[in-house]
Amino acid sequence: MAEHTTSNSITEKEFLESYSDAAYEKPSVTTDILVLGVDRSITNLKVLLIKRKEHPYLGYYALPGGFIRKDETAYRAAARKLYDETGLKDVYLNQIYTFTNPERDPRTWVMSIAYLALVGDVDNIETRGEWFNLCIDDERMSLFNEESGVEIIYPISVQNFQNGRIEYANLVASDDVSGEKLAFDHVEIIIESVLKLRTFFENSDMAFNMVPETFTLPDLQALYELILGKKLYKTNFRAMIAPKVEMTGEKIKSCTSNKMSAEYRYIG
Amino acid sequence: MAEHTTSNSITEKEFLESYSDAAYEKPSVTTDILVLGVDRSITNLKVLLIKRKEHPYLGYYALPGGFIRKDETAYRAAARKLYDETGLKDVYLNQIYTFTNPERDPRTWVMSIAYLALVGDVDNIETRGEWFNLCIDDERMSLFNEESGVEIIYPISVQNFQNGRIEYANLVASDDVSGEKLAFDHVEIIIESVLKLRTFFENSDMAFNMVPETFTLPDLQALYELILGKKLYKTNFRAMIAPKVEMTGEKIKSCTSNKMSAEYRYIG
DNA sequence: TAAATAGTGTCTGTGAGACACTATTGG
DNA sequence: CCAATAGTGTCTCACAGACACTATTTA
Repeated sequence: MAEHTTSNSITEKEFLESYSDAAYEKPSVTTDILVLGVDRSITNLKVLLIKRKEHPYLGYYALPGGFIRKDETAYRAAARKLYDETGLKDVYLNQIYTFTNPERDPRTWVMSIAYLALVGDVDNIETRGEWFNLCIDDERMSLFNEESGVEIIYPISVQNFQNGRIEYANLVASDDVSGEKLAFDHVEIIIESVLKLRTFFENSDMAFNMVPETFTLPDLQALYELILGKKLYKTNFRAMIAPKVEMTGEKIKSCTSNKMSAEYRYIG
Repeated sequence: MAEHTTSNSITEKEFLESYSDAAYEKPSVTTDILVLGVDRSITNLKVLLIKRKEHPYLGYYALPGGFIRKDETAYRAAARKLYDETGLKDVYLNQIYTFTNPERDPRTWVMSIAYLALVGDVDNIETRGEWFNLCIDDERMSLFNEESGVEIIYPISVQNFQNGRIEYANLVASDDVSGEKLAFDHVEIIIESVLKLRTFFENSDMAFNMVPETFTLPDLQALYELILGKKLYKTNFRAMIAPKVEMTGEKIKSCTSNKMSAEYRYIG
């Protein structure tokens, strides 16, 4: 590494030509992608998991993801792995956090750059992988697959930590789980990402990545309520949304009920 | 990598014992730390830069930082390098973003996990490295060292990009700089970090990492105004701050003026 | 036609923004 | 004593929270 280069009398060009990093141990770096969607009736948050077919964690459920190549950014790698492993493309994709605990992979030293992907109605998208209903509250994180009945539950506790002069609270999943588990530290990635999503969701236009091109306001409100985990008042919600949408003039059926409702589209 | 392991008839233990990642090319991973402080009179934001003594970018100014070791987290590495290179310890330190452009280091494939560190009055702290005044607006990012007179200026432009269905605006520094430059992509790290700081600052208690144990409200307000880049109304500011502080009963001199003012302390 | 949901009008409380005023301090 | 800054009182306005009501749709 540069720190150990003592001869400064060579030019940068000469330095680069003679540079070798072979002597230094390096980590593998992967991306893991949390894909969040909703069901047809916008009553459940859905997470896309893949059952691992290889060691380590053979047979465990894991987030899609994989190793980053030398010629691509982490973002590109996330998009590529997402497409390769699930078939999804052209979706909202954003870096969340980089997990670097040296013990997080039993094989060797592996870091993971976590990404969040947002999609809409999962019954309308063709993907490989299995969709799990996700619930997170202060006491537990639960994943449930309706077809297979597989259920993964982690108890959650609040942990305080100090950073500089300030104390922060963090939700931490306990590894003391009796039933099915997730691979690696993917519980942490899910929890971190969903908390971050909740923080930003209200003051961003993220929601429009999770509804079709046109949608009804009752549906959009149901989406907000699902992700924020609280009821919203219709009038206030509509006032907040108004400047971001326009009516198409048509009426379509809501997903959340069976009634006709005005159709809207996003106008940035 | 796991994807290429086809034999699932072995146990995980056997797999791990036989696992070798030597065949796969791996990136080096560093941390870079943006250390932000203020001057005595709370009129300038200060950034700690180090003049590089090695190739590449020999003689260029760079953020403190360095390679992550196999036995530590990125956070630990950031804290260690910060101490080794500047002497700073026990400061607020938080992960900001991971930069992964394969071209960002001329030597080879190097990713960087960027951290933000907050300190207080830089004239009161003993550090190695040089403190630069930082200004960021929509048109430029400028760094200026008062002692040496060194000035580093990058023009900034707004770039729009699409993520999913939503369009976002990003501040991007142009590399078209005549004078002194920063090493690597450290301009980007500075811009990203400061924008992130501004976003969170108002709704967090971060500010209390940048004032002494006890402080005056005029000083605290000056800090908020400096970082947010706008004037605040005294009454409203004090109402916002009130639940987070308590008076000590003493009176001390403000840094921002020469007048006596009530002394407060942070109470979480 | 009744139950349920879509959609609108409007009251209220909170808090940021704004300004004016008094009190204290340093030169 | 005067200029500057510390500190307080209070008005306004925007907006989220809350509730009540009408209109439409489905069963």
